[in-house]
Order: sequence, then structure tokens, then C-alpha cells
Amino acid sequence: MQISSRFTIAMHMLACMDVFKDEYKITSDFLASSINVNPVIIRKILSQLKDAGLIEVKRGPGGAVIARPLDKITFLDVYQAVECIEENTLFHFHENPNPNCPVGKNIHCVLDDKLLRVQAAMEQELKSITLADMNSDLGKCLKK
Amino acid sequence: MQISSRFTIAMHMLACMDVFKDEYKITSDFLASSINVNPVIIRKILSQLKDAGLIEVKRGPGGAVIARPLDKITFLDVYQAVECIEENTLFHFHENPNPNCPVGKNIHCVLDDKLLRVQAAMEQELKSITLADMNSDLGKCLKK
DNA sequence: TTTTGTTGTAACATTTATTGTTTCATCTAT
DNA sequence: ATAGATGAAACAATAAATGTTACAACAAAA
Repeated sequence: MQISSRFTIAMHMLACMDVFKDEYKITSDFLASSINVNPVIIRKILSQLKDAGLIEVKRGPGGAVIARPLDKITFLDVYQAVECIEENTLFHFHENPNPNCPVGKNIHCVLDDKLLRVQAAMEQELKSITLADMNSDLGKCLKK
Repeated sequence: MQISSRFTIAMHMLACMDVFKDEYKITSDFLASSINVNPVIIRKILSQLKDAGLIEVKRGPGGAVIARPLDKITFLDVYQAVECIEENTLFHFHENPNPNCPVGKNIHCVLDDKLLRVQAAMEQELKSITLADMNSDLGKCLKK
């Protein structure tokens, strides 16, 4: 199973918010047309990013801006803002292993810590990349 | 979004196949009762593990056995056997970024390599853990 | 103060993947 | 042959993501 497109959409939104911040007012319609999804999807994700303190959204006049320096927002910040997974549950565990079976009774005991290591490795890598990295690469692309 | 329970089910199956290999014939019904899911689910995963060369399944008499030494089967082997994701697509990318927008046109260019790094970090960790690790821990649990 | 453009949100439809179930053909050791 | 399995098809049920419509709430500007 894949990680939902909310994450790449959020990244795309943040990229736009930075690149176009001086040229355009960043509305949900504006973002929706670059990303090619329904504006309501955008607004939901705007809400999530706002709740996480990554952006500010103006109600009446409209428009969203990034709330922190780009190098202070990591991929992990964005991932956790939009991916509504509870802590430590990247892997979906089967619900009812048989407690009367020696293996069933202990399977959590032997797997949980290892699954956690895998999740931690992924999050560590997400944490090592910032919006500044993304947008400096984007700047290079745009110059060509 | 979470990684499907097929992975933890497969792990549970392999743990049983090792622990009970001398005591019982490992049928899909036997595994199903330890894991508490429908035997057909088990058979589908048995098929996937067989296709990946990790186990052997006998048709007439029934019964499944692990095909390689436990320390030669990594978590990544199992993950890739049961998780039917195409290569390099842990992250679901939104399908139609607007090619007429400078950001939409380049978003793949700036994100793909970074998403790949994250996926690689996760797979690297999955690769570093083997069934032998899991089952030696399981042995310790069973002794208590 | 009304208008305008926007966000916030609810409600619902659609799509997709997972998970569960029934059924039966097929296989192979006995 | 029979019995106990697996393999596989068909389908139902569930859950999550994604898409859409509609409208209330808001704040700036006319």
C-alpha cells in the first residue's frame, strides 16, 4: 500500500507558495489549478498544514503563506501534518492473533520493535530533507 | 496510509512455519487459526511467498516449509513478496500536475529523487533484519 | 453597509484496495 | 478411488482516499 498523495500534493502546494509568493495571491483555486485537483482537497490540506503551524491562511481576503524559514521545515514535518497515522503505526498489524498459540501470543513482542526500527529509519530520512533543499533544486530547474 | 497487514501476516506465517515445523503439518488451516484470518487469505500469501522463492508448498499432501536458511531471508524479501507495489513507488504521486505551470512542470524533477532516498532508507533497514533475528527473539519469548 | 472573493465545513458520491467468504476444480499421497 | 490439501475464481463487505456540490462564515474593499 502506498503513502497517500496528500503528501506530494502538500509538497507541491508549499513549493508554489514559495515560488509565487510575490507574483500571485495564493488561493486554493490557484493551487488547485497547478496541482490539478479539486480546490476542496487543497483546502483540507491547507487546514492540516495550518494546524501543524507550517503555514498561515487568511480567511476573508484569502491567501496562504509559509510561516517559517524554508530550512526550518522538514519533509517529516509535512508528512506528519498530512498523514493522519497514529504514532508508530506505519505497518498495519493483523488485529487478532490467536492468544492460545505460542506464536500468536508472542508475535507482537518479537515484531513491534523491528517494525519501529524501519519506521524510524524512514522518518530519520524524511527529517534530513527540508523545503529549502527542494526549492533550491526547483530554482535550478526554473532557470533552464 | 498504512502498509497492509499482509506483511505482518506473512511474518507470522513464517514464524509458525519454523517453530512448528517438526510438530505439525503446516497447512493453511493451521496457520489461519494462529493468525485468526480466513484460510484463503493465507493461501494467497502462501502463493506470493512461494513465487518469491521463500517457501515451498506441497499440493497433494499439503504443508509449507521455508526454502532457505532463516538468516538468508530478510524482512525486505518478505515485504517485496507480499506488497504488490511497483518498484520505487512507496509514495503515491498526484497524477496530473499542470504542465503549463512552472512548478507543476518541474515538481517530479525536484521530488522524485528525494522520495526515492526515503524509500531506500526504509528498504535498507528492512534488509538489515532477517527471519533469524525474529525467531531467535521468539525463542527467548517461548522459554519464559 | 453591501458586495465580493475567499476559506471552512458538511454531506455525499465515486473510486480503489484490502479483507473476507463461498465454492469448486485440481493435485497427490495413501 | 479416496481423502485432505492447495489453487483459483467470483463475489461481498469494508475502509480509506479522492472528488464534488453546496453553503455558511469571514474580512477587506467598494
